[in-house]
Amino acid sequence: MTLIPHRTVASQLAVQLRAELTKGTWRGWLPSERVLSRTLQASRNTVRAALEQLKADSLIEPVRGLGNRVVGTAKPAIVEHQTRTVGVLIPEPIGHLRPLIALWIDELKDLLIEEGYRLRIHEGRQCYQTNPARALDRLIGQHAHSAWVLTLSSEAMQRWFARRNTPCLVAGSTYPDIALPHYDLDYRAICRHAAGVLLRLGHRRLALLNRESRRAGDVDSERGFVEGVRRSPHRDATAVIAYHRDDVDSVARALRTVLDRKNPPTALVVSNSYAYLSTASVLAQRGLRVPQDIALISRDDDPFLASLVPEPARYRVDPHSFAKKIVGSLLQILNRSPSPRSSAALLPKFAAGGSTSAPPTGS
Amino acid sequence: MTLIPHRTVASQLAVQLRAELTKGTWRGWLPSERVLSRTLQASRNTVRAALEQLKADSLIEPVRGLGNRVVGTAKPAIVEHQTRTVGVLIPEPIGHLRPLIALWIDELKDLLIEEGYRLRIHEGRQCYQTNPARALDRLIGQHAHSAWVLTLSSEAMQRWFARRNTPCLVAGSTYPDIALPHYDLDYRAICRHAAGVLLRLGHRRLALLNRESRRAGDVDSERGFVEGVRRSPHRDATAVIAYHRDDVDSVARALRTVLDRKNPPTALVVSNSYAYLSTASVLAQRGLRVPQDIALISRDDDPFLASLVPEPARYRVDPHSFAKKIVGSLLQILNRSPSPRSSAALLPKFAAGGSTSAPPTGS
DNA sequence: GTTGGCGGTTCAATAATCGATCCACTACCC
DNA sequence: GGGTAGTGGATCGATTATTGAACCGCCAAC
Repeated sequence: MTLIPHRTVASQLAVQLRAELTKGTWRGWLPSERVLSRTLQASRNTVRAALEQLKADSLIEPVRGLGNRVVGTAKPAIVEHQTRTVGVLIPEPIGHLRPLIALWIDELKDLLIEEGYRLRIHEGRQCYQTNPARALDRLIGQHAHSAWVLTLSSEAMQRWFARRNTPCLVAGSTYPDIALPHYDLDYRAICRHAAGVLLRLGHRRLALLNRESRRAGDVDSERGFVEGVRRSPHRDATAVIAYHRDDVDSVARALRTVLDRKNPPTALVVSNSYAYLSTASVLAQRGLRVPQDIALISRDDDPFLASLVPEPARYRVDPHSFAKKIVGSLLQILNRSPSPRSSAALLPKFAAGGSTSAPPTGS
Repeated sequence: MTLIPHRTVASQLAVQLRAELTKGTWRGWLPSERVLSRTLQASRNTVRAALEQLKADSLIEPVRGLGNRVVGTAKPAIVEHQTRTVGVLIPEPIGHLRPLIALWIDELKDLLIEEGYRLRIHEGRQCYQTNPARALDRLIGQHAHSAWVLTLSSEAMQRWFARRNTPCLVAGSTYPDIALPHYDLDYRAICRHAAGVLLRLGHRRLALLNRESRRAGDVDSERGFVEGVRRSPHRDATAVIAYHRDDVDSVARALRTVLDRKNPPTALVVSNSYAYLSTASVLAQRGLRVPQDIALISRDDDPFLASLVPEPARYRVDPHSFAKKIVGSLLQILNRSPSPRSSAALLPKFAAGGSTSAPPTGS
């Protein structure tokens, strides 16, 4: 039968993959070779050697540029729900996400293991583009998780999941008319509060640095910020909003356009802690001091902010409690509890730092 | 999932032999190694590696000139079924550790789960104090892990573990006369290289910001840095070293003492990415620009450094490959593999950033 | 004593595996 | 239509596991 040596890693993988195939784990397409090599803990070369054996058995058919198609026995097996895994969707490698996000995902992993679930992390850039249907179809088809957790999700993604009945939880805010269970910080309240803090200190020209392709949380932030300024008793207060993408240059550019205005703002709210770093260092390059020349507030928290001088005023979040809330909502979904309305918002505590003070006199 | 610890042939054979032993196939003596090698279709060396594992579990006892005696039919199921957990010791809540450390611990957790182990994180501040014996006694007594991973470990901790025979792996450097398996970056080479880079750029007055209560890696760093300056062809080059603790104020103080010297350095090597943040922001407060007025190099890497302007020159590490190395050494310890020499050092790649340039003229 | 079988050790050659980097192709976004 | 990002296909050198074959000292039996 097998002329191939039985003890090589490649052959072991082939056996394993054959089992998964007959079990019907993957329908349509196999995960990409690069993903398999990660999940199976083997190099792509070895995975390819294993796939070669499956190909010889006509179980799969590789298609250039597309993937490995499952060709054999399409078992109409009823869904195996015993998988007991949960998928979490992230847009970037976890190392590039903000540490706080990595932390609560980590906690989530631990908590789910206690509950008997494994958390699988899927880095799917394609799923975050304007039309993610195909990528999502493929991803969800390839991985039969009991539920999905969406982080940093786009509107299109949320709509896709809302249409299908795939069990999912949005770790973040949902867009207005999308009825998905979700859990997030209350960014609207946060930014309204931030505007209030700055106005009370005497600032009148405020600015918000926000993400360009805006997620629901960013939209909420902007609304809250504008509300905070509009509804203040100070009729002369103005709010400017500048948009940036996720790269450093883009943040620097957005910041410069704001600073180069005729009447530059004396206080900034930055919606992202990485952007806060970029902002602070660009200000330093321009010779502007925080908070004497300009006040800063960070909407997001992250541990590294504590190492800055002066320490940024920000809204602090405990990743542990956040993860616990998430896992609570998730278990409701997994157990199909009667109440599908597991949505809530958390209002974190404001930590005043040295990065805010009264505006410079004469401004 | 994967029942085989380390997909090597030797480990597969060990599993097979263990099964035969519990089945009672052989009473008294095992077949000779040469016979086994023939029947199992593996070389004698490989068979011997498998037998080594059985010996470590006290299932067999080799006798020179006679053979391998079956010694204890004590159900290995119990041995195998023992907790199967690994403890990792950290000094602070994981959220306060640097993101890169959290990342590789996270990867380590995943890799170990794949191998059938659970990783338990123990935050033991007491274990990092000058006399950790009591705290360690208690901790190790309370948790019967198969092995321990020590991060950011102190000399006293290492000595304690070296005295006891608790299986442990130092994720970091060991102190000179301590013989524990360890894995770390080669800080000595890193700092020697950093000094060389700055000297080549034309700097002559260099400084290193280092931790006050120095871990082995910090000691190595200092040695490498001094070496790099001493052994340079530039006789007029000088190296200053300033010490700080982990808090922001302490870093700021150390930095100020260096800057207030009669001939302040024109280039700084900072040994910690949090300290880099503090340093950069204190320099900004004093109106010093990077790199025009002072050049900076970060010894440690962390993802958030990429958001700074200018981007810090630093030594980049991939948390995934670091975790893989750690788990490799760890499995050697866990399986009691024949090679106890699992010590190595990794030399990360230098990423030149915008934070270095030639010194200001006339300095 | 001599002999032959045993485990213990070393060694170089071979094979498997890894990691990294190309390529050509497809699909999709802009 | 061009750019980008993902796919399988292919190749490279470096590393590692495995092999096969020596040699050693030890043991018991002839």
